[in-house]
Amino acid sequence: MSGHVLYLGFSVRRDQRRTAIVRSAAIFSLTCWRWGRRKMHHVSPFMRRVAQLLPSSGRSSPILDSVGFRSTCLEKGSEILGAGTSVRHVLTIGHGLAMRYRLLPDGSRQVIMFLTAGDICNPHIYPTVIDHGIAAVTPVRIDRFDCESLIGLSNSVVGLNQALWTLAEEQNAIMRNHITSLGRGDARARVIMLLKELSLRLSAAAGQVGPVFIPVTQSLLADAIGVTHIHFNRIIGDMGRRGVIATSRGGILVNSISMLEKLGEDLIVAA
Amino acid sequence: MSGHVLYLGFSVRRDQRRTAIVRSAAIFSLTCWRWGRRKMHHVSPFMRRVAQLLPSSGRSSPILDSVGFRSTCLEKGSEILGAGTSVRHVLTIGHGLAMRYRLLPDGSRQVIMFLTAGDICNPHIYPTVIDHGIAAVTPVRIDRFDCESLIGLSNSVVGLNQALWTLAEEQNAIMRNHITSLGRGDARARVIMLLKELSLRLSAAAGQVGPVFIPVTQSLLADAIGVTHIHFNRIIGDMGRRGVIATSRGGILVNSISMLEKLGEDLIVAA
DNA sequence: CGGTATGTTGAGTACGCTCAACACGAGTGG
DNA sequence: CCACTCGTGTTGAGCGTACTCAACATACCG
Repeated sequence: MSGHVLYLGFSVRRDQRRTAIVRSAAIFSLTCWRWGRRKMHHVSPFMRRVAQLLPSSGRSSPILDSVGFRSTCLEKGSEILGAGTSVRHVLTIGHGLAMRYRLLPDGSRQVIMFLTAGDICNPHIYPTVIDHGIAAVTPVRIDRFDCESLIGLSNSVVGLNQALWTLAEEQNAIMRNHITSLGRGDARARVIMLLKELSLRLSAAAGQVGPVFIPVTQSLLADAIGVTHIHFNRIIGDMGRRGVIATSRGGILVNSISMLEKLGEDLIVAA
Repeated sequence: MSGHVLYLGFSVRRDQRRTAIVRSAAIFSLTCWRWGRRKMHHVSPFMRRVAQLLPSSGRSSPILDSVGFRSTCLEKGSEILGAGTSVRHVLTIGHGLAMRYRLLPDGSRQVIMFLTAGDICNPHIYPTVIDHGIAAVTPVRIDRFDCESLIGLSNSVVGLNQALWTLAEEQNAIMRNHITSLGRGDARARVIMLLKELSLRLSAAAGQVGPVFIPVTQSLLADAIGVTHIHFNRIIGDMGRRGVIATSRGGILVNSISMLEKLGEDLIVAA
């Protein structure tokens, strides 16, 4: 499965051995990994979310569904968009979990935000260069649209442009939350906020209730909130003992979001 | 000047006395503070920046300049947009310095980002509600446009929509830098990054070279990078002794941006 | 001239980092 | 099949940065 693999970055763990975290993936040449039983032309989660924001709310717009896109499946760890890459396509998450991140000169990594199904990878639908990388956290399906098609559509379909702005604003809100979490709040508060945000987004995407599994390694989560994976582990170890979450290899299971929220409120009261 | 003043928030200083930081301002009723010698209908910095991003680059577009807007001047500390406010106008910074911020339940404050002349306060040109406050850091002139006018214009003027997206992406890039700065890097690195970013933006706006004065109190700057104003003071005290900056009441003078950058690089090497 | 907003300095404390090891599962190749 | 490696999770001990509390100094404003 992994023939010629390019090592682009290294994780923060200085366990004397450095570990590759991002593999370059020939995104345009990979054949599509099996995807359920659906053939082609399933509806992209991105378009579904856009349609919900249109004035003719609720019902899916046949015009939007007719827009062509190509799905590509990537294994965990592959690079979706590299920093400095100029893009001529609009990449959206079809399935799975990805992240925006930056690699620093000292070798450490900052996860800027996580992207779930329906999120757009580009900053907008126009061709640009981005200043950060995007990589697959889990196996990911990318739904790739054509810039020109979307631009044309945004000029003709009423409300589409506004819908796109609203979607972008959702990501901005997440970033603002992230800044607030990093700036104020100690490590425990950051962990709680991150887990809460992720579990809410994941459960909303899946349309489920009850326990949510977050398929992200502790190292990655720690890199998002700016603590060491060691300290992160200690914190969630404590939370696990209280039954709020359960740890397992490769992810964290959030038993109850409401308990998580209660824990966060208790933190504020204690302070 | 301050008759009935509404206290909306408190600074972080727990000097036993809490200090009001944000005063509500009747933005729509204030008469315009004197603004140089220009009468009315100067060109808004916002429109100037938009025009530079248009395909017909360089020259100012007469169509854009003809768009009507109203300027309002606010004193330092006044609230420009409150959290949860629904906006029917597009507010842009005409002159001065503002900030996006959040107040937390424990009374502390996180400055999300600073806004300089030409920056847009709204997330986009469509009516929305915002999840954070915007307040004037220095005396500020607000150039207020009509949502409808801009929306109409973005449909007719080619490239305008893309220009707006590009502008928004600039702010996003700043936020990503902020996240990276907060997540990685110790207090000193954060101070250097913040000062560098602000001085670069301010000097670019003024079109000057040489020393840049950042008219922001240490408490505010500290609230931006998530350190106490005490620790912030110690750090810039050290930097002042090295001649990189000079402190004065109500602001910081950055003597040389290149020295600042050098200091930042030395930090990385040392680590 | 007080009152308020800022800036500055000192001392003690604690949270989170560093270094160091070990445990364990999954994948790989002999 | 087992040995081996790599990624990941987990735990312990010591240390340093940044916080807290407390004071004082200075500038601005009515």
